[in-house]
Amino acid sequence: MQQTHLKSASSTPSDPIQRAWIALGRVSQALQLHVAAALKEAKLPDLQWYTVLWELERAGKPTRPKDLAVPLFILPYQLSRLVDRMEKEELVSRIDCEEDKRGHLLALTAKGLALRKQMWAVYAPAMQQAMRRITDPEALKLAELLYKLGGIDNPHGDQS
Amino acid sequence: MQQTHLKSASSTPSDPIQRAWIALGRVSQALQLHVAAALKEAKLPDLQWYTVLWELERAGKPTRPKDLAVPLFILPYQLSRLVDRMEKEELVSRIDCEEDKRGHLLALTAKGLALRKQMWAVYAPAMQQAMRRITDPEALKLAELLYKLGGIDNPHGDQS
DNA sequence: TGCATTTCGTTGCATCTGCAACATGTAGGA
DNA sequence: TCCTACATGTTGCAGATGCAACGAAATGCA
Repeated sequence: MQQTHLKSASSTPSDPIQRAWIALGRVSQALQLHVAAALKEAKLPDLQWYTVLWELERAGKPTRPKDLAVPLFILPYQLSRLVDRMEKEELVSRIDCEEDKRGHLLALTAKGLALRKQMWAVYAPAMQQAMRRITDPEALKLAELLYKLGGIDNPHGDQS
Repeated sequence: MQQTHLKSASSTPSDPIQRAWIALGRVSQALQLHVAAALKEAKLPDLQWYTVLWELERAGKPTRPKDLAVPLFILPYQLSRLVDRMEKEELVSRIDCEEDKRGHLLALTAKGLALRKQMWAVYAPAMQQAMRRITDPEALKLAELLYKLGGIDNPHGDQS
């Protein structure tokens, strides 16, 4: 039994870890669905479209696809097709890139900017409602634990 | 700070809420990808297949699709096609249901049971690695906050 | 009983996705 | 220069997905 103890102890997550894993999966899925449903209900596009529009707006200037793919956590070919669809709706446009003729720059159109704002008007209250069960201090604690879990630098990381 | 002045207070989530929302999305996505990659690397199926197999194993007896769809958080037509694929691999089988001739029961096959175990051998260490940055007490705190956020009864909910 | 309503699960179709292969351009030497 | 290696982004194809419409059985009720 000796060896078995060691082995299973090192390959099976502890109960608290498993509980947290399951909670993370279930809750994040449920909240994502809640917000996604609100957007669909308002006949607006996906959250992914929002993040592209927002990232471009935040950049404040035309941006290379490769520089967008990283923060968005998506693969190049996924972004390529996402941009195809968004360009068809004139939310974004591909413009030539002088420095590197292989690629191009993605520019936000006026229509894209307007849609981003329109989406936020639905997104914000939906997020608020999804998060209604926790208080602000709890939210801070949660964000702190999550960032630690993810090994991500906590933006605005207070003190601690 | 009382009413916090109307408009923005009621329609825009507070900063802590937004921070928690973003952290939740990013971290859960990253961890899911980590585990999904480990399974793919081992040429094993998706996590969704695992959850179906596990749910059937846990039930201990053939189960109606509708009773599976709820805990799995998926729509009937999604489950229908998922079962199509799994049945093709002989992991699960549809058997007649005497009480209700519309539906049927989903039964776990020996092959399905074996695969579930084989997947756990990869899933468990991948989960452990994904969660390596937090301690057990932190994991408990995290699970508690998440369940509160989700409004879900905390399974094994300690005290509090 | 007869008939409308609801529930359970599936399916046709259009769209979306993942993957590997691809075209095109850049960078670094010999 | 030429040649190889690499980076950037797109695409053909097979498979997966969402949605609305569907068939069939169960339920409710006049």
